[in-house]
Amino acid sequence: MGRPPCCDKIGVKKGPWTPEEDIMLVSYVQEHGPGNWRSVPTNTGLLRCSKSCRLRWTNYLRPGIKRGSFTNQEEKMIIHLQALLGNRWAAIASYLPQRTDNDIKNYWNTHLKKKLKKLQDQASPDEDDCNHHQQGFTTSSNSIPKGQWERKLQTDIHMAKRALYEALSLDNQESFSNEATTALGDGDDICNRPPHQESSYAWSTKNIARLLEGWMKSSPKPGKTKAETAACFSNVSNKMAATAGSSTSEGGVTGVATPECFDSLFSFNSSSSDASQSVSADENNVNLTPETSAIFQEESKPSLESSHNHPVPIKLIEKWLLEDGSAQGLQDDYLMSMALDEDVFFSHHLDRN
DNA sequence: AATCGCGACAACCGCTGCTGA
DNA sequence: CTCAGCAGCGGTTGTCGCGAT
Repeated sequence: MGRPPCCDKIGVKKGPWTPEEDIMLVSYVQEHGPGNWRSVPTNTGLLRCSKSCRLRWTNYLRPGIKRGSFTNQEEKMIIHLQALLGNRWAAIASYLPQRTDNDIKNYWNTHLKKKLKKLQDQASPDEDDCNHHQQGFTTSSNSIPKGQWERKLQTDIHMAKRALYEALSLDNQESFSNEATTALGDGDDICNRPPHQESSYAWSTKNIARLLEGWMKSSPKPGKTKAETAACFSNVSNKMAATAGSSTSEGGVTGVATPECFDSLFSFNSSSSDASQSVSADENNVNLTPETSAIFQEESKPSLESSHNHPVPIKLIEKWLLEDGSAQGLQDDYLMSMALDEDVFFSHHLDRN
């Protein structure tokens, strides 16, 4: 009988999203929460199909997304998890809360695949340290001694966890002042930073700020709306950059005199990330609606975020880390036992998602 | 300076699975 | 139980930027 298309192809815009569209979408999601994507185009006036809106949100606009280079630990995790789970990018992404499945997929296809192929070419099948990666990479094959790479996998995951934990502990003592170095476009530093320092707020705003700046440069288009929006963008970009780059004494960003058209965006970004940490909205001077707050608490992945604006979240992050550690311990156990019974591991992991 | 090739990434497409009527 | 509607997922494509020639 054939499914009808998800949207009317006629009059549906395709291609890259403009900052205006992003703002419309973000504003809408702020107000109504993510979900019910079908109604988003009609309610927002966006000439996009619902799918496109959802994708844009989940892959780009959603708070808590980390962009930029992948760290070595992330890389390792991806390689291991890909070996374990195959091309189940969503499942893999659930282990890297700040990365989207699309991001991981792209990174795999553009970087890791080649890297592993290179390693494969260099290494002889029996001795190379990374060989197990390749073995898993090809088909999750069982042709290698499972105990060997299973132990390696366990070690790597523990190392990643330990590094993260130590980084958090360290950062606790440093009052999160390093955020000052995370100015726009400093992707090269990313590998050298502990993951938690890339707060979702900063990244989210930086994403948009960068996008807006790019738009400002590339498309000074005529028209009243655009001109007005451009003024907003310019102002906001600066504020966003300042916020992302400033030290952490400010309790929030909603107090900043932002253009009206961005008030929601600002409050949304700061509050949603905080909301995901179950921090009182009043505490941070945010104006997220209870519904939206609840929605984001549910919607957000457990992420290491919003640590730079408030001392409380880091405790929560630690709590999450430690609590999840117990859960994570389960995961690790499963990772360990995976080689013995991949199905059990897999079903467990899927259940957790 | 111009052109070409390649890499990176955002976005699209089609399929699958879930859910509610 | 069936089916329509929807969200999510993975593969693929299109576009842009950058370096090499």
